[in-house]
Amino acid sequence: MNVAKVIVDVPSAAIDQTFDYEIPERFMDILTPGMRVIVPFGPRKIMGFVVQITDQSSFNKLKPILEVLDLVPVLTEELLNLGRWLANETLSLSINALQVMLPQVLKSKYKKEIVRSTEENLPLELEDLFQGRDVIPFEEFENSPLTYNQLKKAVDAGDVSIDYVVQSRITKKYITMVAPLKEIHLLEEALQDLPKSAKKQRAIIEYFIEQPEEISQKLLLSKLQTTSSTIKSLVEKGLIETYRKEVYRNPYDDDAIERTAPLTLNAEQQSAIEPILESIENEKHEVFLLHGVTGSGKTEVYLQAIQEVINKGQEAIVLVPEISLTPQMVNRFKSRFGKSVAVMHSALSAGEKFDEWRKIQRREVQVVVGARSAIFSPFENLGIIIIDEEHENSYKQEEQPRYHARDVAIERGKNNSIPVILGSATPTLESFARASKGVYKLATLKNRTNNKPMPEVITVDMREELHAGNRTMFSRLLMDKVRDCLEKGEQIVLLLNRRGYSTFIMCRDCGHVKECPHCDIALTYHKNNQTLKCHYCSYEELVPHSCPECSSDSIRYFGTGTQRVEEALAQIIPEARVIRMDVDTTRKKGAHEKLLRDFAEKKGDILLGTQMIAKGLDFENVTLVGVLTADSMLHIPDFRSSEKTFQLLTQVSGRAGRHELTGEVIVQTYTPEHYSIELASKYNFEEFYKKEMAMRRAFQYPPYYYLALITITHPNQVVVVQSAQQMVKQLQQIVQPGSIILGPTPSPIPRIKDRYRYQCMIKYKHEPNLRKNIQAVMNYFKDQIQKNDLQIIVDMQPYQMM
DNA sequence: AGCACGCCGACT
DNA sequence: GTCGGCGTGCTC
Repeated sequence: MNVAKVIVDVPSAAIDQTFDYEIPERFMDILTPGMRVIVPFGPRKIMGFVVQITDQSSFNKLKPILEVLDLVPVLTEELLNLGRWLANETLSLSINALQVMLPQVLKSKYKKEIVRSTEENLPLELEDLFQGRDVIPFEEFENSPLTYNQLKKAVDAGDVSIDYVVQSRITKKYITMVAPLKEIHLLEEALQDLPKSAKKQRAIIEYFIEQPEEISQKLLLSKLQTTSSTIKSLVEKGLIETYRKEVYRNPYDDDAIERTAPLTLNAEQQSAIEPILESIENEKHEVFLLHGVTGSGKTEVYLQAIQEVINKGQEAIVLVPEISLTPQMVNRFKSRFGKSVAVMHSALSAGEKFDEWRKIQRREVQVVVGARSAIFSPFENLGIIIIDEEHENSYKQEEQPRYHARDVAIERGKNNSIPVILGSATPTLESFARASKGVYKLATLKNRTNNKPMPEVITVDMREELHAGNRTMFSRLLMDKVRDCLEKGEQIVLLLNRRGYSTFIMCRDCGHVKECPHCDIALTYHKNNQTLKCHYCSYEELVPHSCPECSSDSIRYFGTGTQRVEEALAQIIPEARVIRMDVDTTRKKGAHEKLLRDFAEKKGDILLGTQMIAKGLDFENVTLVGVLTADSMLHIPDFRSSEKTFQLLTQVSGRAGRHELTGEVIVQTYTPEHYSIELASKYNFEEFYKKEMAMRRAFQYPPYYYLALITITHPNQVVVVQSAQQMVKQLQQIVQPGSIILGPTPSPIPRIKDRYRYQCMIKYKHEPNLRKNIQAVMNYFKDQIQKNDLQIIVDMQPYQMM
């Protein structure tokens, strides 16, 4: 058992396999699968994951593992298997599948250094480079006038060597602790021996005689008004000791949160939770779709199911969309389960994320509330997985490995024989279809816990407004209602449902829009430093004073849309205080929370924003919700556009009248007859589901067909087109007769980072060997990928057609 | 990916 | 000769 099979940290298809290494004697006892190691790989040293330990290898000469980075495996056995499944399922590299399960700080960084290995004098130029140091970064050589040959000579002569260093970035936080080393009576004796002049030393010993427990050095010093030199002399006398103790950064002040007791469930909630509890009890894997209107108390069902799991000594994962991972949401879990909760989301610093992750790894918590990647929490005794707002597209990762957290949850659910709960007021058609077929168990919560009806939705036909001579973006009805609200001192949420939320500049004379020179996309205008930036590459330039095309100096700045609405509002109702939330105003860390807090504290009358204000917000004083352009999303070329519109309208309507006050919703649209708008205004999910399913069937989209999107990129457009055509030809040979292949067509953004992009789509119902076959096709392009810089990206079940 | 090696043309 | 540029093949 001295051979380790290792997945090395080299993200390349050619390296996507295990490599065998010898386990040196000194690591034999401690090395376990799931640990990270440093191994020699060609001339370098790199990090790798041990995935298996065996006693034989088909290679006769193995290199030894150089270092073991972990004492406890960072990946459990279950996660290692899950990684294999994930790589296979999403057609991604094993190394990517494993890395995605860990916090960023556990990723290794690599450095190349030149090490002096002789005391003898080096050639003058080299001495110049070292400047008395023994080790220098390799880049210093590259920036020097020295040639590779000169370096090579020195290496060959054994004067210097090149070292490849793996830097692990673990950032544990420590504090220094002080504790007595001797029994109390010995301390008392020592106190006698201390000279009278050593006042401070005596004070410390006296302190420990009173309280012989460890204390942080910082606290002790401030209590006794002394310095670390006093402690040092006592340490030297062997009376006390100091040591570093690891502490966690705590982004949430747990102690400040008031605990809550379980609420009594109403009849609906009760009948929803019963089968879930049964499934927990019987350790049976089942998927539950909890379809509950906004305010129907889904969270309380989650909380009580989790309580049951904790009582059984098991653990729970709760996924929530990034955007709704607000303090409001987190507090609900913290206040029920206190310190047993870890929180994982992108607003935490890398160090904080690592700390939360380690709490899970060390079984110090039983519950994780987090965004997408929390699905990989290294629990070993999972009892339930909950995905709230199941329909949110933030659960789909848009980079390798392109996984959907829902699929991973169900896979972990199967592996652990535990229930998975998908909750939503507006489930995806995929999930609802499965629930209708009995694949998932459906539980429905039709009533709000406060027994208030959902707010009334009034649709306003903006075409009629236009006919009546109202050219503003606000209907007369909406303005009347807004004024009403303001008079009563109630608050308003205005949603601008618009894509392309970023700002750009355009020439007023010739209409020229400044695009990125490397990508086919408009540059984004950043006001603070007067620059234009590209969102897809790092390109940046100063805002031009005149149009580069026609030299006109009248350049128009297109605001976020919300900005323009804000200006228009200020003209019509100058007395209203508007809080604007969009990409611009929330770019800074914590800005999101601050704006919401301001609104909650009634520092604003109107909360104006994009998509981001539609979710999870709960303000008791909001009685009016206005949707300015309900149909803007309907016209984008995405087969889910109706579904997304329906979801958004339903979600945002739920923001009004959640408490005592009755709410109202005004939806402005140019197509009031569109079924997604009409049915959303009646909260009629079932009917919407039927209509939309008919559309999906007619146009051969999910859930009737599965999709696989293959994107091909290359710096040369001709090469891309040719390869994409070849790709389609290849695919046609591997798919079943009923499957459809579309394309090749240019991608929605036809060029990113100087690479042209073409795509093709496979629509299929039953392709048991699709992954294997696509893999084979990729293999056909192997040479072009390796030698000709061709890139092929596969996205199984894509959400964005980019 | 990222490295070494080897071949080649260009240049002190 | 010496330097650097690029294509090729390999990493247990």
